[in-house]
Amino acid sequence: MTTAKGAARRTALLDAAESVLLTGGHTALSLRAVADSAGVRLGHLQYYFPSRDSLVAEVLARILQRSLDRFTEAAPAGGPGDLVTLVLDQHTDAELVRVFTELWALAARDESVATAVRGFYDRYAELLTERIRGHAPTLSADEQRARAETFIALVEGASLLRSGVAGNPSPATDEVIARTALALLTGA
Amino acid sequence: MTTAKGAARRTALLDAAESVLLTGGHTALSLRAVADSAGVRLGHLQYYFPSRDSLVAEVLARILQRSLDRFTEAAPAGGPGDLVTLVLDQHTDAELVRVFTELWALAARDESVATAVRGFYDRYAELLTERIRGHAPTLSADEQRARAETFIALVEGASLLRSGVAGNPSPATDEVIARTALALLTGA
DNA sequence: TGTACATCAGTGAACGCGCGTTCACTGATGTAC
DNA sequence: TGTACATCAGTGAACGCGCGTTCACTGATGTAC
Repeated sequence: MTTAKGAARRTALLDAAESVLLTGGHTALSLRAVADSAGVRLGHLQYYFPSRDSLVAEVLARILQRSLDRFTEAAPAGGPGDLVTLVLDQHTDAELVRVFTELWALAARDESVATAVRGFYDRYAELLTERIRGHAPTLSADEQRARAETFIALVEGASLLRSGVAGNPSPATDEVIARTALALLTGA
Repeated sequence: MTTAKGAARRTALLDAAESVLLTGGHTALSLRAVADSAGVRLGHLQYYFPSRDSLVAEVLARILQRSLDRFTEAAPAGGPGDLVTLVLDQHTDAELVRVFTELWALAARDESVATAVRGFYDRYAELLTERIRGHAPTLSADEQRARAETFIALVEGASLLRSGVAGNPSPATDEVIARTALALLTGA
């Protein structure tokens, strides 16, 4: 049984790992870098996370769960326009965009990461589908789900643009993206 | 001056590097793996590409240029619907989607890669803007460019979904994506 | 309240491995006279 | 046509480095009697 001190240290190590991932990307996510960042010896990190995979899996799960929580907490309030604003604001957060770019890259190489990421997007699409059902109840269930997935494709693609990987953000583009996203949500 | 034999070998080495990138992803793109794949000794690969960076840069440039060429050659024929079909078909090609996922990941970590990728998307957006100008000449130049960038965001995001990283493809979603992309092109 | 012991927390050194890079070298091919 | 020489093509071994993992170890803390 792990003590309170152990649990706190564990959390601190996950924080450190996430910080390393954000600062240096997934290629910098080595056990030594995490241990250094946490002010702990390599061997000690291994005491909490016996393998690199176990550390990566937990960091990942935390990031995805937090992102989903943020969405479910904030989403109920307001109309579809507020939801679009909320989602696009999240995708403007450079740190978050960076994390997701890293997640895609990790997922492309690691099947267990891919499974976790797929699960996240599936749940995300489900939540969006429920919202769309509220705004456009006459659409078929298939169409509602398809719009949810298209919405996700659009905002994730937009985050690529904004992240500087695939372009540069511009107010005019933001406006067209928001308008298109809104149309997908409301069934227009 | 490089001989014909040298030029052929150089091309063969770039082919091998691209094959390694496709098969094993960017983490597998080591000089030893490329040399093995090409049936050449490590030292000899280094003779043509003195550093890993120089190899990566050329592989990258080739991929991006080829993708752009394919677009510019095929794009002139047909109406906006044909263009949408063409682009979405390219993004259904699992290999190509894989390459681009890898490119984003590389770009996220390597500034020179990021510059090349940004240049590609800039040129891509420019070509699309010209097309949109043809279909919707009454829109402002800003709006035309914004629509081009939104189009790119949508199809790149869609390729994430299709690649299995962010979900699974479905005919209904494909249809909504195509419809949304078409609306962006034609100014509807 | 004390003591014995198990478990938890943390250290430190070493391992084998794959990596990019360097470098001295040899054989093949082109070129100038 | 022959020869000398520069350049091109290709080999092979070694380097230092950072990586994940293993393992024997010590000190701190909780718990049973």
